[in-house]
Amino acid sequence: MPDITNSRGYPIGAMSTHTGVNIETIRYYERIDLMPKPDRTAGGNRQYNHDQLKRLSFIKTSREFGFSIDEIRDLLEMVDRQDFTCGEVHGLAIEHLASVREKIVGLKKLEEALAGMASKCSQGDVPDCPIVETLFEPR
Amino acid sequence: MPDITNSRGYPIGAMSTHTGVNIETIRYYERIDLMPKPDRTAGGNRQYNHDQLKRLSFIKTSREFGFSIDEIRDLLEMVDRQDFTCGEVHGLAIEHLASVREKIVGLKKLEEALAGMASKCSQGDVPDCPIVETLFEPR
DNA sequence: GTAGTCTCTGTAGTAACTACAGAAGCAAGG
DNA sequence: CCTTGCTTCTGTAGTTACTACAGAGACTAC
Repeated sequence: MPDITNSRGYPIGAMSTHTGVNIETIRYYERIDLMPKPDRTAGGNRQYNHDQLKRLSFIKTSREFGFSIDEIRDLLEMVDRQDFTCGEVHGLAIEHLASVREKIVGLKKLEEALAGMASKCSQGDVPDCPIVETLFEPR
Repeated sequence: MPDITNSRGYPIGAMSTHTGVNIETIRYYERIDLMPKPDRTAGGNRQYNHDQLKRLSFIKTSREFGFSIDEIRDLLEMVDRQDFTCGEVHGLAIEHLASVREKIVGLKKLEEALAGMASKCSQGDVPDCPIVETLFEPR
């Protein structure tokens, strides 16, 4: 007779190759309750279904968009309960976008300062460096 | 007779206010051997000298420039041994600058993607959101 | 002497994973 | 059926750069 318990499941390695999420990370997501506990084979290996694959894709994509685990948790909860509106999700995305823009501004300032500092340096053999001097100055 | 052992030292709180580095962080820097173990008062409180204040300023400024603790450790070792050249330091700074620029590029791509995603959203009351759909898609 | 502030040590928590060790499962070939 | 070799298992500890306590003792000013 056919094996009912074991058909149609993805082992963790397949989940990893399909989504690009590292195996250890998948188990980590389970530990922190971001991914549900999957079925197990008779021997105890994880067997995922297609919904779980989609969920992991969602997490991966969201992470690539720079959402934090907690933000993703919120999004997934809304999705799970089906109680979200487009406006709400938009709000979260815009908020996140603002923080990304802030980071860019900060890094650009940093870039300028670093470039300015480096340009003052003669790059010579002398142990007398304006960069080191800059770094020793307070503020 | 005057007190020799205890004169002219900064307690940790003064170090903190002078440099803007949090007290707990100063102790942390000592634990990881980025800052030297300072003298102590008879009662066991830390007493820093002016060189140590300058060193902490260096660390703070370098952190603000985005250098990692390990990079700062390298810089400080060179400074401590006086065996660095302007060219070497310049090299480290340029390397760091390159990584900052990479981060900026990555964040800009992210910004674009997020903005694109958000612009597709009607922001309406419907529980049918293109953002959520985007996030569920692989890649 | 005492009130109020500062500092002490040591440990544990944060974010988001990553990296083992040592054992056991599983699939294919002989 | 058995072996070979890859995959997966659990559990713990490490990473980065701090931050946050608790409970006790030091220091300063009145």
